[in-house]
Amino acid sequence: MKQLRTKFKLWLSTEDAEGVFGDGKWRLLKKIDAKGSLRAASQSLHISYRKAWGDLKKTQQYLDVPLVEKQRGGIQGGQTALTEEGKKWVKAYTGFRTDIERAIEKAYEKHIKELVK
Amino acid sequence: MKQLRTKFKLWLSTEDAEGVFGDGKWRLLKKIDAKGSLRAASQSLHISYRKAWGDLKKTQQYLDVPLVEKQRGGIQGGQTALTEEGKKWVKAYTGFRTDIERAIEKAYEKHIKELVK
DNA sequence: TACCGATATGTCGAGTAGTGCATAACCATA
DNA sequence: TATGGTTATGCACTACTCGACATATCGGTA
Repeated sequence: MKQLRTKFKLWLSTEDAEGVFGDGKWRLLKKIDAKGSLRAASQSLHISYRKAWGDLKKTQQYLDVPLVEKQRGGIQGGQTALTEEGKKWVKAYTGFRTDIERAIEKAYEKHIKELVK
Repeated sequence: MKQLRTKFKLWLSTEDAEGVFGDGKWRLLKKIDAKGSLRAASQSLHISYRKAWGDLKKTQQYLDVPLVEKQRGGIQGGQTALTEEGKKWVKAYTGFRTDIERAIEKAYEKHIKELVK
């Protein structure tokens, strides 16, 4: 039998919207924090600006929390930065995700591994 | 803020094939065990027979383990039953998934909950 | 005031996963 | 040998997501 790897997707939903926060949005926010703009972040993540912008809008809309502060114009054309709230979310989700990643690893060892060898 | 719920998808992949086993296939196998035929299982799960059949084929092909035993013809037209190996997989994956479900619950309480209130 | 680069947003087309439909093959029993 | 219900499999259509384009807007700075 070929080597197996575990994969997972993780996200948060509200009643009326799927995927208001998740791995993709988390990566995007982290990258915005590192790069200082939505455009630079999207390029760095190899996703279209269109998608990054849409994702951000959806998250803010349904989560109803100001995660980023955006500015248009200026010498650099504009910028996007995380708010304090945004940073908290990134940190919290990082911990959340890490815990789960570890749990998956453990569960694999416990339940699946012996089946595969 | 609206109430949040965690969602996740879980699956196993090999080097050359994504999703050789996962929640969908797990549900399918369980249902096959309960119903005794692929057709009845697919109907019960509200997925097309076409998809169920394709999923099963893919899993067997890439996992390279006989999970089910299928028969055509006969008074009932045919039947599909889990092999011992198949039952082991269902059992193992059930444990695997349950552990992870609990871990996600816990991690949510620990990291996200306080952020949401 | 002109410019430049980023934000803001609609639209259309490509890629993809899944459904429905059609058709064979199969075989225990009547 | 005819029947019926299931497995087996290709194909066309559909629904949905995402990316590529095309524009418009914004506002410090030169």
